[in-house]
Amino acid sequence: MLSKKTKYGLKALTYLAKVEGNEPVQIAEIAKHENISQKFLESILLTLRRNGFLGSKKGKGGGYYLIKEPKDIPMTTVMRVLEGPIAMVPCVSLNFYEKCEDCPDEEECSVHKLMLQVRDSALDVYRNNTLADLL
Amino acid sequence: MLSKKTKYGLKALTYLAKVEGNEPVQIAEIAKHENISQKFLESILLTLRRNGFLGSKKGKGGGYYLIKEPKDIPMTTVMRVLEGPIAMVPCVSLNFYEKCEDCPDEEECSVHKLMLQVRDSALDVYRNNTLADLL
DNA sequence: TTTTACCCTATAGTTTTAGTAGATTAACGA
DNA sequence: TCGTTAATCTACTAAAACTATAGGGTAAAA
Repeated sequence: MLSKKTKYGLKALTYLAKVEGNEPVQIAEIAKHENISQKFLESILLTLRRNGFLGSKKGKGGGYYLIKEPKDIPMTTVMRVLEGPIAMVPCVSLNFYEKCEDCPDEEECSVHKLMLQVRDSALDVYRNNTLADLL
Repeated sequence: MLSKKTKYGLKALTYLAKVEGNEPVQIAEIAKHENISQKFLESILLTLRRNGFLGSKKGKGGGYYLIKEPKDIPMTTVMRVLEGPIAMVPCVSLNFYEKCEDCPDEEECSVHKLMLQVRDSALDVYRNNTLADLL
């Protein structure tokens, strides 16, 4: 299941990408428009900022805005920041690889074999979509 | 993340598929061989039986055995039983469709758009793999 | 009477999804 | 320049859901 964090994060990014002139947009406006708990969205936008997707401005007229062009924001990076590893099992993860303790031989593991294919197919989708493609 | 339930279930099915003559195999044997908590595996095998993948036999010489040929067990059905919907969001699920309450227009939703592609790519993998392909 | 699957319940642990309370910063008007 | 307001930032807490596992007893087959 996709977490609400990721879902909300994607919706917020999409919302910001549609803003004219890339003006700062307040959390409250996004939360209201997208039916998201404001405080929850607040923490999501914060992690998006910390990971280089958004800029922010405090005080009156402040808010969040995209720091890059939507076409330069691939879904791979967004998903990794919001949802975590794209692989469903650590032993097939490119960026977060971990060996399974219970599994003696990775090459012989049926789960490994299947999940490699799933990872590659998902990666293919995420690589072929930028934020601009979702508008 | 793939749940351990699914992971263990897949490993158990693979184990059973390799058994000569499709003789009943005891839970304890599978659990030991695959490093799985026996009690947990017990419940997993039970759901696999209830969903028509396995047969069982009680008493001495009893155990679980495959009810169909491995080549006739597509990963789509296994994954749906063990892991649940293949779609990451209910609004793009074929078998478990649900409308999002927060989302006014499905056609306009960026998450929907992306997750449709992810679902299709995953479905593609699962449809092209039977239990026999994992051996 | 032993061996095995079956069934129900409980529970510790983790993750998710928030909510609460306040600090910090920036703009603006008196 | 000072105070008010508007906004983000930070940390802590908490409820709820889910995951993984354990315990103990029942039923059936050999």
